[in-house]
Amino acid sequence: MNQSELDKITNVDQPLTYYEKEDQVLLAVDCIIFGFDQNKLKLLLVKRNIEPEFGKWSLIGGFMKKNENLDTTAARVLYTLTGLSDIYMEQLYTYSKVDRDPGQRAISVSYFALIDVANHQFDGIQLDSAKWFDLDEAPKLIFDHQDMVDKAIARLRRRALSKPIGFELLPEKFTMRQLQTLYESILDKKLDKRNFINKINSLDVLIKLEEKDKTVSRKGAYLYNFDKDKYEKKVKEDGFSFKL
Amino acid sequence: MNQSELDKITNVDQPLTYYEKEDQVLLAVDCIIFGFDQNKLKLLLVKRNIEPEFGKWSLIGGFMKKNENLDTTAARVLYTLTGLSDIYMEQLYTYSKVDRDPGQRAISVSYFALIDVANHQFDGIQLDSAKWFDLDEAPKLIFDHQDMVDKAIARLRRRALSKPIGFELLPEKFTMRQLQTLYESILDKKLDKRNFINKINSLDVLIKLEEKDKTVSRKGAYLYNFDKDKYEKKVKEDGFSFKL
DNA sequence: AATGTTAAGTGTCAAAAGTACATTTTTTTG
DNA sequence: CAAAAAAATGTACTTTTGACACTTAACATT
Repeated sequence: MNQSELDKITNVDQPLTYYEKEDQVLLAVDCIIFGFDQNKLKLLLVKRNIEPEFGKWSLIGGFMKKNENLDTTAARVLYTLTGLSDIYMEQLYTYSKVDRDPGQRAISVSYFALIDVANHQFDGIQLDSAKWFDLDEAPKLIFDHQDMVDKAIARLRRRALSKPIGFELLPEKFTMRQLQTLYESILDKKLDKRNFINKINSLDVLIKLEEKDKTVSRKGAYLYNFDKDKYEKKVKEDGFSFKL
Repeated sequence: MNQSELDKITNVDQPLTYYEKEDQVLLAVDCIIFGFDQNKLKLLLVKRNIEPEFGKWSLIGGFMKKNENLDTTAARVLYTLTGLSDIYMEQLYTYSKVDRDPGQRAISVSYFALIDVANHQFDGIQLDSAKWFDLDEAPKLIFDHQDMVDKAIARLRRRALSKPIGFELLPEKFTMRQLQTLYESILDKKLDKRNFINKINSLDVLIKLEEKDKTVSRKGAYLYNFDKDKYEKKVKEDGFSFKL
């Protein structure tokens, strides 16, 4: 925006009149829900049951109520659609183009959520209209939802490299191979097996279990837990940071 | 939030009623304005001229109007207070606690702005009530503004290490020493002079001028420009990324 | 019982990046 | 012309990253 454009919308002479007759708007939350299943990173989308854009694929979303804050709204929206609670969610960005929703002026705050698809029981609330898509096979989305998804992927990539959020997408017990495949899907590139394992082990935040997963190979692969307590202790005491 | 809390605020049985009788809210923008002057990183604050918290120190802010988007609002708010346009601004985070503003329910989106204090002419609009503060000498702020500032500093640090936004805080021509001092203030730690210069030079995005700055030393220090075109060309053609 | 199959598990070496560190140069001032 | 003050410059050491291939375990097949 240059100066003359600014001049048009600015009334420098008028005293500021905060709180009086200011415009109010609808505030929505849209959730980018990532899941990891069958060794692939997926996105949960719904078929819209309301105009405008009835029947089109969309992120799940809903409007913030007066007695809620945005985190609460995001949790409610997710719960209403999937029945899941206690899910990792993070606020991303606020979208405000004047005509972004042709139905009515609405601002939308995007949140991303990380779900371990395999181990969560979906009780199927409204799940008839929802579907998991591979990231590269997702349909065209309404409004600015594709921008939201793109930004969420970028954020997920950065976060996965600097915080142990990847574990939110895995079951409690997982193999090194699963962990590596997860990172490969998030980063969208192949990683070297030995280097990856060496790196992970050097971080020293996993617990190696006695138990093996034998569903994939005859030999079986050791299962691991993420040691959240140890991780948090290291962060607090040694200024440790998870860097992959 | 756990399941029972969610149950309270969720009406699973009711059909969704988007767009009908949804709550509307005031949407504000608050700006964290960073400046670099006298070899220090500074923050621009204002004394509030309105209730509640009249007379207290605050970020500059204002409400979004119906015909604006958030970026436009942020630019207007900055222009109204400082008379500056064409300033680097970036959306940060949206604050939504129910009681964050005791005056009225208001959601606020924070933006940070980077200003080269020395070279910008403030025409002083409302600047009687505004003041630059050293980061560590800033007064107590109203509402959740301190959270906003803390988050902005963290973001500025990350950005400064991965994007050439530091130059937004410097005059067009600057010395290596100024650039280093800027980074030292942003990162809040001393850097080694030779390593810093070697690093910057290896990025190969500065133009060394013939001209010297003699205001600081007898010998004088060469002035540099940031070569934005070269930087953008490198990003596009070589997938180059500015990493400090 | 021997052999085949499949994924799991493991270590070394070279290159690159990061970090620590001290002296000389230039120019003005006294 | 000596003193002062900041500018400019390069090397050696350490740490991190990245490339790379063979052995092991367990079951399945014959």
